[in-house]
Amino acid sequence: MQEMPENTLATLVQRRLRADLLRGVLPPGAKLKVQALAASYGTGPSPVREALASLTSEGLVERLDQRGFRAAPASVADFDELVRARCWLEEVVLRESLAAGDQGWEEALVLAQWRLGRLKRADAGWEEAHAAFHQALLAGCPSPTLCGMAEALREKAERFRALARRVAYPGRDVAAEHAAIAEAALARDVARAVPLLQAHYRSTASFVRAALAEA
Amino acid sequence: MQEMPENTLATLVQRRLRADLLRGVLPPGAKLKVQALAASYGTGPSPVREALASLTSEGLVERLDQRGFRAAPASVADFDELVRARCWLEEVVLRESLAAGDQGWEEALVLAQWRLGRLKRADAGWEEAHAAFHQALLAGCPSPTLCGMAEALREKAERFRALARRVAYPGRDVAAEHAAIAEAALARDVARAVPLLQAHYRSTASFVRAALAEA
DNA sequence: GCGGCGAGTTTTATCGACAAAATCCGCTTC
DNA sequence: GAAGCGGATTTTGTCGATAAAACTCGCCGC
Repeated sequence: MQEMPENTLATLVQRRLRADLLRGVLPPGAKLKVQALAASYGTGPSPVREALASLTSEGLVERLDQRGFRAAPASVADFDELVRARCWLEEVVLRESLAAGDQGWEEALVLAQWRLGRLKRADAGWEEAHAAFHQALLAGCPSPTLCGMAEALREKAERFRALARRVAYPGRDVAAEHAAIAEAALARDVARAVPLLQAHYRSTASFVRAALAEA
Repeated sequence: MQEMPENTLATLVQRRLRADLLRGVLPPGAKLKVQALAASYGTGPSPVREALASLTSEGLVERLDQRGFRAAPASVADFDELVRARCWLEEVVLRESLAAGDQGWEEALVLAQWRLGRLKRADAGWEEAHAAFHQALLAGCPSPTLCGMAEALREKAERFRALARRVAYPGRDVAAEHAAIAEAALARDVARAVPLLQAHYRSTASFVRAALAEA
């Protein structure tokens, strides 16, 4: 075979495929032909097929029995539903994160916010820092299950943001929103932090929705 | 090949595998050897492998890169975490179900409760009726995403209940609990329905936990 | 007696081949 | 000109084979 340094080819392909889906390289509804993907990733069909089956369970790929796989559709209605679900889910996850977060959680959050604050939205690494900030915010929640669900929704939201290319947020201070959220979270003020976080998501959503609709 | 009536073999195997995992036929931690499963389901290795990859994303199967697949572990701690996550998640799903459920939702809930009430726990079909009741309770929630998450957790909870074989609930009137939950839900009384539902889960959990620990 | 080494066996992960669908495309017909 | 039919082509889903790991287990030295 080949050298396989502790990682199986199928998981590797799955990672790359997911990245390509989240970054919009594979647009919604696109037919995902196994042979083409296999050629593009330099493997046989089997690992691709396995990866597609996994991503189907994750909701990023759709399977039409006997007609192959397609990138999951991404309508504006889907996006609205996603944002609503995210607000409702993270309401409880954030609440429990504030209730249970220890000192390590606080410090990780401060660090994530500081790292994010040093970058402008156009900078390389901003996406990663932004994801890390929101992850750190919820990381105090003692339920890996709920944290995992929140992460899955965040990934899907990032997909929509990537699909709405070059979306701008005129007249908005995103950094200040993040700072306010972090401040309320560190003060363990659920009644303030939760609405701030939801408003943050809904504000982003309105811009993304507009960019999606015109595209 | 063979006749394949609109359903692909891989999805069929996935369904059967999931059922076997949920019913405890494949116990937690069991090695899932591809060839053995393929023989048992009368197929080649490819569909089995696809099904296992899917179930890995669902969290019912664990993949150890280069060492194959295993049925997901199911410790008492895992169960406790699951119950906690379920209570938190369904708190918001039930709230939104009560907020948005229409007349069709009400009628489906009444019907599901009546069907469940006609059966004793030992009767055939009770499991299905019970699952249908809890599904109907939450079905008013306008977010398919959240409903799907709740369903995934319910399936995992049923797995634990199946693993704790012959669990009994002495001194408990489960039917009355269901009736009280349905009554509060139909009255759109969130403040009453949510704690009742959570108490219902936690009560079941304490019996299941005891049965798991002694086994 | 016990830990480690090594040949033999089992299992995994991947590939290439092949039959059954589905899809495409041009031709006929109304 | 549009609808419908039928054959060629693509694509899917599945199988069996195969190389490389992992695992087993007995043997040997200490």
